[in-house]
Amino acid sequence: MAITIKDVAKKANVSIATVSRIINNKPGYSKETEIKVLEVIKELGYSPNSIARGLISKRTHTIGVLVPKLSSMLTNEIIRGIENITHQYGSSVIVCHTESNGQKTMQYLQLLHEKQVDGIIFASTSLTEEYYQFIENKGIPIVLLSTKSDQFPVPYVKVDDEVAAYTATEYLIKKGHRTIGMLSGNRDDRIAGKPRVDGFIKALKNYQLSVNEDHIVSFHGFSFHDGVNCFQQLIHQIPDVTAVFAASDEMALGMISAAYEMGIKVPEQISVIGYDNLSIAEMSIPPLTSVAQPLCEMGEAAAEMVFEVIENNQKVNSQICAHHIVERKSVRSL
Amino acid sequence: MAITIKDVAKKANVSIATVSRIINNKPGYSKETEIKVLEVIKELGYSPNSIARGLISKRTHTIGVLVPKLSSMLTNEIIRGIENITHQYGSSVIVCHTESNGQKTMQYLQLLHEKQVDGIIFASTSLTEEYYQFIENKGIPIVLLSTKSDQFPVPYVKVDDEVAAYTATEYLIKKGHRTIGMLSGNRDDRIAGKPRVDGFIKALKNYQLSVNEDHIVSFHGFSFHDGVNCFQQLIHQIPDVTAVFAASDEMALGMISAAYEMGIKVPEQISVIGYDNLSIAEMSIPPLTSVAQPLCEMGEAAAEMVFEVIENNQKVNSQICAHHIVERKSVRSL
DNA sequence: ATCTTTAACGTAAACGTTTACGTTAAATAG
DNA sequence: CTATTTAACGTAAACGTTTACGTTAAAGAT
Repeated sequence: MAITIKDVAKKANVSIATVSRIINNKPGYSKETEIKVLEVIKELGYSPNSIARGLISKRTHTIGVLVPKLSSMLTNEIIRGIENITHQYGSSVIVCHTESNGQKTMQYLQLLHEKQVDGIIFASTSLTEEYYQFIENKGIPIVLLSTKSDQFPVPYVKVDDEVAAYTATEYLIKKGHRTIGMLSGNRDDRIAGKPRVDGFIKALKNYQLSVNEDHIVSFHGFSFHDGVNCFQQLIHQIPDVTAVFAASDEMALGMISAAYEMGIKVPEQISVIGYDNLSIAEMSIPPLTSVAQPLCEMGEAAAEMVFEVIENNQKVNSQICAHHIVERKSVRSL
Repeated sequence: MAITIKDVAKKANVSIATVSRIINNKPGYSKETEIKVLEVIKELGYSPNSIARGLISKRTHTIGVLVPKLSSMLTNEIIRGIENITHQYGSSVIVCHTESNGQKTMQYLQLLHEKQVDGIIFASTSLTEEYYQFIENKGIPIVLLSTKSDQFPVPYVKVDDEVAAYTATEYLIKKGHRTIGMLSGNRDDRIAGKPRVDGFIKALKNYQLSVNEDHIVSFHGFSFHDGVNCFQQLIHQIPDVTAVFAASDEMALGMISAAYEMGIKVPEQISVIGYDNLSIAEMSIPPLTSVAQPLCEMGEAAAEMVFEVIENNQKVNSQICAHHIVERKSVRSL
């Protein structure tokens, strides 16, 4: 059925070893047999079976990416970056949407191991002891993306969320705002929750502005609907708020919609800065000012890192990526 | 290093054949050796190497998905559907972003073949002769998603874009609109371009409304920016337009933004219906009425179909999926 | 008591490669 | 002209499985 190296060898009147040497250009054959064999290969349309190759080389040229339930735009950017580099290295990626489900995550880890992936990129999820032990035990190279571990020595690439939140809040302060609220999403989230709240509080305290629990409203998630709900609560708790920092662009959009419904003008009456700089940020009315993570570049960096440890088998340093604020029109100066 | 079936066999004092039989539960062993072996497996943390398995079974339990450069939200939904089913079948998916680049597409096809994927889902791209010949030649099961081929007998799942466009236009007409424009994106696009224009024209003609080239403005793509550009041109060509059909939600959002800039109220002064029903449709101001494709379900259907042909090795029927209009607030009745 | 069946294994080939090692003949050295 | 090197191969083992086939001993049939 499928054409194997044997077929090529037979038709070219050489041994399979010679064919192998030629397609891998290792020394050991004459120019004329080379062209002969290459001719046969073209003629038969032969291409090597990477499964068989993988069995002996112990490299599958495949890496696994685990992503939780995130905004599709976020994951897409990250994966695009990863795929860019992966493709450059002649490898491909198996994407696993864990849906933030621990059981599913373990299933996928098991599957990736059985498929003998060369490495794993673990995105935006806390690395539990169970995950770590498994991966460590199997000896699979791994790098964390948009998350990090305090307990385990695993390299990561992420932005400093606390600092980014601080910057965003400071931006509002420097625009003259004094009563600032935050839509924090899920505060228990160890990545997008707590650090951003901490940065927010730190900024306000540093500028001697008042901040208490009324200024921060949280909910289950970071979605559009969470944004409208949280904003309704916020405006009720501190009616004189003039600016808000939303922990995600989707929440920011939710807030803008809610404000619109309530007849509150953005940015005339209330300003808002988002987080993520998704493509929708520029599509909103008004266009949304947002703190941007270099998602695609981060994906690329993470991929570079796994390949670094795969190919050179050496430890690699973590990376803190720079964030920046993309100014659009949702914040006005007082 | 890694634990193989041999290690298990040795430690359990049985042959590798017996271990193999047990993990695949084929008959030929006693209850007691079974528990013994299972014990050893647990103790060593053994799990079978699917590469070795694949070599002999000719199944890799992997399918490849080729997607072009699309709105991230579109691809995400599609892939989510595909992954749902794939995971159910104990398989995984290799996602290949072709960036709508023919050369890259061929590279990926080659790669997928070398990796011996069990099947391929080919999304939203015209199946060229080159692609088809390759896949046909290698004998890889394939199904088309959101596209179809007139020349080649390849099963597909898609919505009927022309009918959907007709429905959308008819919707506007039934709301009382008489001067209707279209933002068509790239008219040469065989999937999202021509059929939607055709449906648009057909609806207008059917209702004896005027339609000529001025009513349709096209551009390179289907993006937000294309939407603003096209709308500016449209309003210039037919200033008395009261409703527009946009070939994508992103274009519709672009149009809304452009209208906002020009001081034209949506839907008070001009109505708009989009296409795709992305998550952003409900986030816009006003929330966007849009024609919805059941993207996730389509992904699932396509996946079911490949597995059907993979496992039962039989021909499978194409599927036309139902679209529907999601009414929100961007269209008003006249 | 002998023959046949069958349960419970083990042996070895096969899957499609890569690669260490062996072999041959020609080329080079002396 | 003989000895040594080397280019150009071929042979066969190995990677980790599955599976067809062979073997053994116990159970059942006669």
